[in-house]
Amino acid sequence: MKGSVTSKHSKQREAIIQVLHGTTSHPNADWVYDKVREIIPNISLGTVYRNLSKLADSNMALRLDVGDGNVHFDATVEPHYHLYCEECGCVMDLKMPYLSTLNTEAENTEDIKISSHALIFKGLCKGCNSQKD
Amino acid sequence: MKGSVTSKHSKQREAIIQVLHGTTSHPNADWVYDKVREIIPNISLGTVYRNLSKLADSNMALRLDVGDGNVHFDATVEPHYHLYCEECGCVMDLKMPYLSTLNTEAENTEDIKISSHALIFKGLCKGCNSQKD
DNA sequence: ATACAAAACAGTAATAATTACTATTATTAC
DNA sequence: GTAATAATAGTAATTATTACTGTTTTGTAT
Repeated sequence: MKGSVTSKHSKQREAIIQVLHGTTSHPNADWVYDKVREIIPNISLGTVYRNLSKLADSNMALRLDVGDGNVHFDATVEPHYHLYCEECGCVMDLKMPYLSTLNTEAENTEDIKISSHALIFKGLCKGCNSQKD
Repeated sequence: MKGSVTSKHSKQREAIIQVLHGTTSHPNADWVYDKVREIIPNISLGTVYRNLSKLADSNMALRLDVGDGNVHFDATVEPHYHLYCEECGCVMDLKMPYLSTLNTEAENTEDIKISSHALIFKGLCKGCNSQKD
């Protein structure tokens, strides 16, 4: 009984979790759909969307909006930052430490309450950057 | 002759710019469409999309992705941060200073090149926060 | 084991945001 | 004024996502 919402086990959800944990590519629903069909060929795209959404809502995955018009998912739920490569479109996690001070810094400037923040860097990933040398 | 791409003046674009500068609400294309129709009733939605996109590409407006599935536009092009209110869904500019140091900080952790960053806070806006007291 | 209720599913239809297309109109350079 | 072309209105098409429906699975209690 984890979480307050009742939920039942399904092999489809297991497969989706497995696919999500098996990549660092921050995929969108369609990519997960393609991969998970290698495990369960007749899985429905709706099932993928529903489960990814459910995982994100229960903090077992992160929804990620990098500004390319797609919703990406990340199995790493610990707060961290991302780089969106403007050359190849990939998304990578950054090793940079998480700055929890930013929240209080923002709160000090106005009468607002901050619960979290998302920081996305844009530039060139390792591969694309080394090609520029 | 501003910019390298040839462009011709149009009253539709003028009206769109006027609407965008007349608000701090970070509207999406549909909201701009509604407002600009008060000036040019038969303007086409496609024209609004095309011009907003053109303005963003020529740095006369910012495309903003706050994670609610809509693309918002901001006439303020100077780098600054945003709050997305999880209660009412509004987007507001923050007075918090821009931290250009973050870019070099990120670059120091890996072999990457950063050109910019987007920082979006989530929480409660002024109005929604004061109601909680 | 069996039966029941709730959750999840596959498959499909519907929606919403955005882009593409086409024939016409407006703007700029000459 | 005329020619070249950018921009437009209106519509069709596309894409990502959500909603719906009848069926299957799962967890629980008998």
